Amino acid sequence: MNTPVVPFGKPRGERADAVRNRERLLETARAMITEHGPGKVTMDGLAERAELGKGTVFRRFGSRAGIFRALLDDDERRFQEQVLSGPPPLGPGADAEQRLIAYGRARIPFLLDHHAIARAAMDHTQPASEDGVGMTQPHIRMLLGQAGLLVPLPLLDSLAVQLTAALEAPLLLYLSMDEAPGPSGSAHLLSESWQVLVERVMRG
Amino acid sequence: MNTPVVPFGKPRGERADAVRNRERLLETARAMITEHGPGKVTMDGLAERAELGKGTVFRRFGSRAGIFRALLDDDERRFQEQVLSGPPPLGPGADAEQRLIAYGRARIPFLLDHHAIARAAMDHTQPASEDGVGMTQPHIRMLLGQAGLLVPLPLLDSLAVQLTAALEAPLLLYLSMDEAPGPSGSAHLLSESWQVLVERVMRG
DNA sequence: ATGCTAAGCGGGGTAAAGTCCGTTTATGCT
DNA sequence: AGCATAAACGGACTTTACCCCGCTTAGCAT
Repeated sequence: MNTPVVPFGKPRGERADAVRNRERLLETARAMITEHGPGKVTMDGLAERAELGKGTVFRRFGSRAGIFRALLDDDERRFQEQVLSGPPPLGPGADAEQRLIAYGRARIPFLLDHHAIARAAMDHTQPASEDGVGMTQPHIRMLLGQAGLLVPLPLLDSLAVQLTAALEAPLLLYLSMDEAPGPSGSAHLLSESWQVLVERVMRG
Repeated sequence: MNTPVVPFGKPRGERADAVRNRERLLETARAMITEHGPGKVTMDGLAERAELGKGTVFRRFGSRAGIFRALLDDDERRFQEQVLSGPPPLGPGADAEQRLIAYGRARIPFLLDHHAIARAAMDHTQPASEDGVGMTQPHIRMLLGQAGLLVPLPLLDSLAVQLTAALEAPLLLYLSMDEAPGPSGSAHLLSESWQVLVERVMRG
């Protein structure tokens, strides 16, 4: 008759030392990234600087890419909150077209800010499902569904895939990324053409 | 007064043994890929099986990704010929919209066939300009230009980038890729939604 | 033919990702 | 407190991409 409170409260919570070490590793990784860039973050170096074993690093994050994914997750979650419950047109309340445009306009600077880490978080040894498919595709799919496009249903899925690619892939793999921000930068152009893309897809 | 023929004929052509070894390496790589998949092709294994030194492999191809790029180049060139001088609507002769649609419908099965090698050919240690940006983006850009869209000129560039991403990225990074071909496969769906995408972008 | 030279060759060496398994320790129970 | 146990830890080990540099050889000129 024990464990009276919390009937199913995680029977085996994460151990305290594990939590401490994970945070320490993330903090150390962030420091190494701001000092020398993501390319210089090695598993050995990270473990040594955090004064932990290499085995621990892999236990926590699974792979090198996993570290960067974990680093992104924080900011990604904040971004997602804006989308799910922030003010319109990014959050709910605007119509689907406006939300799609707003999503791209917010997402592009986000990826621009994080593109070094986001690139490092890609793991092309895995098929592709595991890594950061993320929230963009489901969100776009949902908005396409709400818009009532005059296309067969299964096409909505592949349209969502392709629009996701149009939005994210340029910053992940096609662009060199070495320019100052500004209205002439490619970020601004991509935002503009994203809007054109969305407007034309929605008004078929 | 010698070298009478060929005034500027490549003063230093590729050496015969180098040519022989390159072809031998490509052949061996192809064999290893069909036997065990691209993931199992290691530089040591390739060198040993081709009975050459590891240094030779790197001299010829620069990196692991370089091998797969070289392997793709053959087929890529054949594909490009169809686009540049084949029959319409893929080749010249049809209007821009028809050519864009035809390009995607031809490109998707091509990438599907080669996706294992294409993925292996991506090198995400380099910024992104070096590797396979390829011919798709310029071709799409050209067709967009011909179509006379009612958008500011610089937007044509970023639209081309985004349409390229919409066409190629799904097969390079978002799709898991383990299904039988057929009208229900994602290849067919992607072709259909590519057509929708193009039609709506062109008819603004 | 023969010698010169630049290109090609080869394999040992380094660095970094990822694995394994014996050791240590936090946590819950008595 | 003392114990049992599952989880966490750590670092040696393996694998693989990529570098380096002395040796060999093709291609050319005499």
